[in-house]
Amino acid sequence: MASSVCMQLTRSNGSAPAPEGLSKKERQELRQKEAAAARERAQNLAEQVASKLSKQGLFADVQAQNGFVNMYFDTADVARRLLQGVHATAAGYGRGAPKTETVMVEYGQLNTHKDGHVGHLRNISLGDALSNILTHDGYQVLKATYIGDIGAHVMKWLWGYRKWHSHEELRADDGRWWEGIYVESNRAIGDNPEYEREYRELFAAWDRREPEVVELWNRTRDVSLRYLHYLFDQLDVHFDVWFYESQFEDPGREVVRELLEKGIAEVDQGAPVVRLDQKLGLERETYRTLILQRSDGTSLYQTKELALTRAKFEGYPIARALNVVDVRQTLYFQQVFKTLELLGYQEAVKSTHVPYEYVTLATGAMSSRQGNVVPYAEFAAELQERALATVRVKNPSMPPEQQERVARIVAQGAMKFGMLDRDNTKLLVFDREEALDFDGFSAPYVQYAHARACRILEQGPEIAWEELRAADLSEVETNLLETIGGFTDSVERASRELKPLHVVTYAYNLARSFNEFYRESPVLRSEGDTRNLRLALVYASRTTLANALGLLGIHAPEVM
RNA sequence: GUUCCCGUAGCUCAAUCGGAUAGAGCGUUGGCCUCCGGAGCCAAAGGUUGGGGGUUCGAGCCCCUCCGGGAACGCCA
Repeated sequence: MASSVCMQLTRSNGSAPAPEGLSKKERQELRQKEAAAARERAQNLAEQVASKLSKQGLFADVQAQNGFVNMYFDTADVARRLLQGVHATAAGYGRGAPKTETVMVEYGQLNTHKDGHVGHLRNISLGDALSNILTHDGYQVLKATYIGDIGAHVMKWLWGYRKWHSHEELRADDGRWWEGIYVESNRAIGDNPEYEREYRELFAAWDRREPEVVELWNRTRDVSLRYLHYLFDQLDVHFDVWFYESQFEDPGREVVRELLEKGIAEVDQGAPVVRLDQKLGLERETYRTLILQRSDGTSLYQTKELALTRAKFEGYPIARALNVVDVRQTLYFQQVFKTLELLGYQEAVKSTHVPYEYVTLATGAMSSRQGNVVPYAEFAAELQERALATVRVKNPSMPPEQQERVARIVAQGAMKFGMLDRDNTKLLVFDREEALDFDGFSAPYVQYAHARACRILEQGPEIAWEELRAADLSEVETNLLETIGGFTDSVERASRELKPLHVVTYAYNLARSFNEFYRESPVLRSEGDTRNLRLALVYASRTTLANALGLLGIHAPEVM
């Protein structure tokens, strides 16, 4: 910080306006001269600051380098306090100051009557990690999901089921069965006007709440929901709040009525719409027009979203609501929030869309309508198989049940890590081989460092926490210590920027620092203060690795 | 047509408020198990940060422009 002050101070000194009439080359030379002079003045100032600071004795060392002032703390003192701090807080290490606000994070918006696929996986991994990170940073967090249990896809499914599959038993453990019927129906309806008409009729019957249709919907929905619960359980993702689209059809219509009454919405070609740009008096097209309902009166996704956005704030004491939804819905969310604002619901401003780029295949975008998705279950099974094979090679003497357990932890970790290891703004082209790679920048790498640390602590003596002495730390040890100390900042940044990636790279860097230390600094074969200190470093590493992985929704195995 | 996102090593990606010599993984080449578990460690090679202007003491990051890729934009979710 002090360094940038030095650089800025140099500005107010020498820079007289450049004389007129110089050639480009002359101007460039002049600039270079001035820049060099500025660097010199900065270094000069840095030296003066360094010399003053070093006399105060607050720091172990102060140096002026390249116009920056570098201040060094007393390593032994910092090390002792940091390590004792990690020990004292343990699972709470890295926590931010408690905050009063409650944040609701909505993610994992799966549909009933369909399967989950790897595209959903990125959403779920992101939302869950984000929730954990916000919690660790000190917020109260409500994890919420919003299940698509109604709408066109459900009606198409019901139509196809009734037509061709009604004799089959409903399957709570097989997402592909549900997906299959949907894809089949969707295709059939698209190809055949007669089917299309039947499907429309079914949709209308649903809207009239005809008992037979409601019963069929209820029955199939229940079983499909059991499957979704199973899916989330597999991922160790658990929600505090479950919203369902079907709950918001009527409240949605209510909002539409209100919008029409207040003259915010108008009817165009039979459908109620909000001409947002016009209402807001915007010259350039920005929010465009939001259609509120189909012209046949059936509700659209946005009909329900309007009501849901309100319901969150009316039903829960939250200060903010985050919607983790892929980037293609950006305009849509802006429209919904603006519409509510026009209605006078100020809460709309506290709703935030957290966009991320979606998962695509090398061959193009995934779409369940076209049936070219990588089903979650298939991918998970493949990972599990690969992980199990590896565990058997690495740990042949381990009991089979434990091998299975470890493989599950490794496979799930690799899966989530792979979904979180790039910025939200980056498209993820799904690559099987890459996803199945357990080396390098991956969850197993971090998990392995954790398992190594556990092994040492298991075999070593108790740590004498009151007698930590950290004299003569090596470069690798100092580096490890600094990395451990940076955890809180990394959590805070991830929370502030809503980017779990920061915790991912942190976890990896910590594992790397630990592995370097592991190679260079024998723990169990050292003695006295050195061993005690190294044990404390191992303890702090293990704790922090486990905490960081935990925030990502990834288990930290003690053996693997 | 309007708007948004991406472009960094052969490939996949990092880089804190604009800050010091742009870092990792994979792949390639060469090393390290009598030693806490080799899913590991060390080293080498690999860069005009898509091109060109500009702002700044300082730009991968900000502004303008061009090129390339992707997306959204009235009855899908």
